[in-house]
This record gives sequence, structure tokens and C-alpha cells, in this order.
Amino acid sequence: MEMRFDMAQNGALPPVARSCGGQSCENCVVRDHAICAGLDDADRDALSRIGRRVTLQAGQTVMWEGGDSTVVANVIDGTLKLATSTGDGREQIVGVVYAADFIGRPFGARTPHSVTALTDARLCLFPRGSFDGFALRHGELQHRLLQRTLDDLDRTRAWMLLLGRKTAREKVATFLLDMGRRLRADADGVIDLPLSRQQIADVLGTTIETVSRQMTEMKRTGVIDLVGRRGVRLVDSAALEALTEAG
Amino acid sequence: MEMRFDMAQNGALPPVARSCGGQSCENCVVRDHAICAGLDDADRDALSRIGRRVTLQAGQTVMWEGGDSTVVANVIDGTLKLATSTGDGREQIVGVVYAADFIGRPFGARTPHSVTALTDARLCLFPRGSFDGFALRHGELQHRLLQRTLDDLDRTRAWMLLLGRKTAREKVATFLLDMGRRLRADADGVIDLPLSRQQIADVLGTTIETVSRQMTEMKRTGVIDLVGRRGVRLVDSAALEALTEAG
DNA sequence: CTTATGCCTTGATCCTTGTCAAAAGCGGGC
DNA sequence: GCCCGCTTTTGACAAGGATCAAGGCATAAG
Repeated sequence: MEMRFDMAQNGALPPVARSCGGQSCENCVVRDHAICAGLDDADRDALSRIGRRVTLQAGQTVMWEGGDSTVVANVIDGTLKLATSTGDGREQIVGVVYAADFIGRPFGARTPHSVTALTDARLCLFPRGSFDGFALRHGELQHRLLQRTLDDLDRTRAWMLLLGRKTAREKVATFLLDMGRRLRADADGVIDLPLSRQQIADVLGTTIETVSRQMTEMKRTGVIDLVGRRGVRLVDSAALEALTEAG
Repeated sequence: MEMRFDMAQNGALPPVARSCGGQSCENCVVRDHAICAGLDDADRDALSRIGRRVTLQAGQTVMWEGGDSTVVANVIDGTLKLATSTGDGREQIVGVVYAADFIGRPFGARTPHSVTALTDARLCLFPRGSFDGFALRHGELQHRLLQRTLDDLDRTRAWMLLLGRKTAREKVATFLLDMGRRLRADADGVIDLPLSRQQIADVLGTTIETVSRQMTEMKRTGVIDLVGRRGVRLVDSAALEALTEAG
């Protein structure tokens, strides 16, 4: 088992996080998709007074595995990873979150996994205590949080099938299709992956070499095309879909 | 990849499930631990009128992967597995549930995984629509459901680390300690596993042969003791704990 | 434009685990 | 108490993927 101690990943928040408290919900790009959607103006306003905007740079960590659960947040934009690791440094990415997703552990003392920005990102950050109190008083918000948590659980369990039972080929194919669904391709049909090869390996429970070999092979057979380090074009999605469940 | 089509596992519910509608919540053994705990007498009574008790035999399936989500339930006693599989028959167990746990997919159209009894079991079964309506009107119940779902998600993510990054030895050690925590040992310190070797393999994302070899080896080194097919004694929990994260 | 720094790719080899096959042993039924 | 069926164990072998080791190539800095 290889060990990595990736210092760049562990940059703590700067002493004073760049807060944009002046920003309100009115011009928030995720207001209709995040859990705050459905709140009336007064409630949304009350919630916004609890939170503050925070900007993160790629590589910054907001929450640590096993640390006190002091904050929760909505993702305004950017991509972040949720990860756990063994004592000897093996890492497993247990979730990737995007704009409008919710992060952190409400109603619990500890954060069971770390949260780290993969790209530059903006969050709408709430102290957990205040957020918990607000949620308890607003059934609609709690309901949306429940819906989202149930969906997360479904997705997570589907991923367990991949980790436990799929081959390297199937894992990579599933991953690429999943990225194609979540990320928008540019005019040339190229997707800009928010993850490095190592991080893809950490999502799939395999190694960087295996990911690289599988992707190269898929390029050779014309199923995908690789553009620079982070670019992928899904040339033949049907073929990719087929690779999802067969030798 | 091996394929199994385990017919005994797929026994459908009998045409008329043995219902014990006469049973009330008053003498329910899980009333203080299931999500209904915390409801006042009137509300609990209303909820009980929605549900009915059902008895399952080991091997019976209550919900199917991808099927309509028509019912949800509290487990009164027994052990059940949650599972997903690939089109070619590889199975991954994504959860094991015990007395007082909640099963099924509220607030969603489809059940994303199957639910099958591992031992004889009793459920308190609710039609999903009625349950959803009740939950929407009772914030306390919804809050308990949220708490439980958040805990499930945390446990599930912890299990992803096992599936993606742990060795066979570490997987089996982690599994045995987990069982030791959840199940009570008898006077001799022997735990009666609710899972066959194959099912253990399906939980750990490995094969029956690997599970067997690891357990035999642990017995040889005196860390555990094997008693019949389903019995295990955790002789040296500290040593087992050590095997959880090292070669 | 040139150079330097990491990522990423590629190659060779090893080894853990999966696969195939058969023997052993537990448990239930007669 | 004995036998039969099925689970579990054990063995031999194969292979997919991990590990070790260079080398190539984007990307950013000078």
C-alpha cells in the first residue's frame, strides 16, 4: 500500500477567511437549488443573517476528519471532495460535491470526514449550533435537508457496488460517465475534470497507474479522447456505457 | 467474476403475509429506540393505525432493487441485508440492519436496493404514502428520521474506506469487531453471526474463499475461535483491532 | 523563448486475491 | 445413529492490479 502525505492538500484556512458578508441571498446563484429554496423572504433573510460567505482556494481544507462539527455550509460554486483515510495514509474519497450541495454534519458533534476544495470555491457558511436551531424551527428546511441526505445515501450505496464489485475498467467507465452527467462540456465536447489522476484513483479505490492505463486504453480504442491533463471528450458514450458492466 | 443466482434468497412474500394487526405499540420492544420514540401517546396511536406487523422468514425479500417504493418499516427484531447487484449477478451488501432500525425509502419513488431477511424477522410495516404524510405533519418524527439517515450516511461512508482501501485481512478484522459491537455474545463469549461466509464476502467486497482463509488464519494465530458454522469468539480483541489497519 | 517542476504515462515485475476444483465437516431429516 | 446435502475449508493455479522505476510532457515561472 502506498503512502502519500500531500502537504499542499492540507493548507488550513487563512487566519481571516475572506468573507463577503455584504452579499445577500437576492443575487445568489444557487438560491433555487440549495436547501434554502422554498423558504419565504423573511425566513431566508433570517437564515442569511446566521451565515457568511467564504472564498476558498483549491487545496484548502474546511473540515477535518474526526474534528468538532462547528460549521455547515451550502456550496455556492466550485467542487470539493469529502475524504477519509487510514492511519497509515491511504485515502478514500467518499464524495464529491458541487454547486448547491450541502456540506458538514448538522445535529452531530463530529465531522466524520474531511472536506477540501478541489477547485477555487465559494461557500455560504453557518455556525452549526445556529443552523441546527434554525432547522429545528423550520420544518420545511429540515425536510429539504432530509431529502438531500436520503439522496446522498442512495448515491453513496450505489458507489459501494463500484468499490466492492467492479473491475478497474468498469470503475473508470462509470466514473467518466458520472462526470459527463454532472459537468458541462465546452463547445468541443471536452469536459474539464476537477480531479487529478491521483484523486480519481482515490475516488475509485485503485491506483494512479491503473487509472492512467485504463484511460489510455479507452483512448486507443476511440471510446474517449484525452485533451491535456484535465480534459476528456466522451466520444462514444454508448460504448462507455457498455464498459460499465462487462469484461 | 463469479456469478450466483441464489434462488432461496429470492422467495417472495407469501400471498397473505402473516399480519399481527392486533399487536399494539404498548408492548413493542423497540418503542423507545425506533423512530417512533418521542411521539406522545395520541400520535403513536395514530401512527400504529397506519402500520401493521409482518413476520418474515429468513431468506424472504421485502423490497426489490429498482422497485416502486410502496412501503417503509421499522425492524422489530431480526437481521436484514440491504443489497445491490450488477446485471451479471455480482452482489454487494450495502447495509445490515437490526432491531429498531428503519428500512425503505421515504419521500422517493424507487427503492434503490433490495431488502432481504437474514434471520426470521418481524417488521412494523407502513404504506409509504401514509407514512410520508404522517412524517410531514410530525416534525419530531421527521427529525428523528433525519438523525438516523445522517448516522447511516456516516457509517456507509466509513465502510467505503474499507471497500476501497483495506486489504482482505483488514476487512475481515474490521467486520468481526463490528459484529462484536452490535451482537451480544452468549455465556461462552461466542457470537452467532447472522451472515453466511458468502454474505460476509458480499459485505466486504471479496470472495468466500478469501474470507474463509482469513478467518482460519486468525484462528490459527489464536486471535479468534471458530465454533460451528456461525459461531465466533473474539479471543483477543486488541490483536484484532491491530489487524484492522496494518499488514 | 527557455527552463524547471510536477503530473502523467509507460514498462517490468511481484503478489495479493480471484478462480477452479475437490475434500471435509456441520446439521438436519429419516 | 446414520446419511445426505450444502456450506465451508483447503489446494493449486492464474491473473488483475499493485508496486517499483524511469521517462515524457503539460504548465507555469523566469
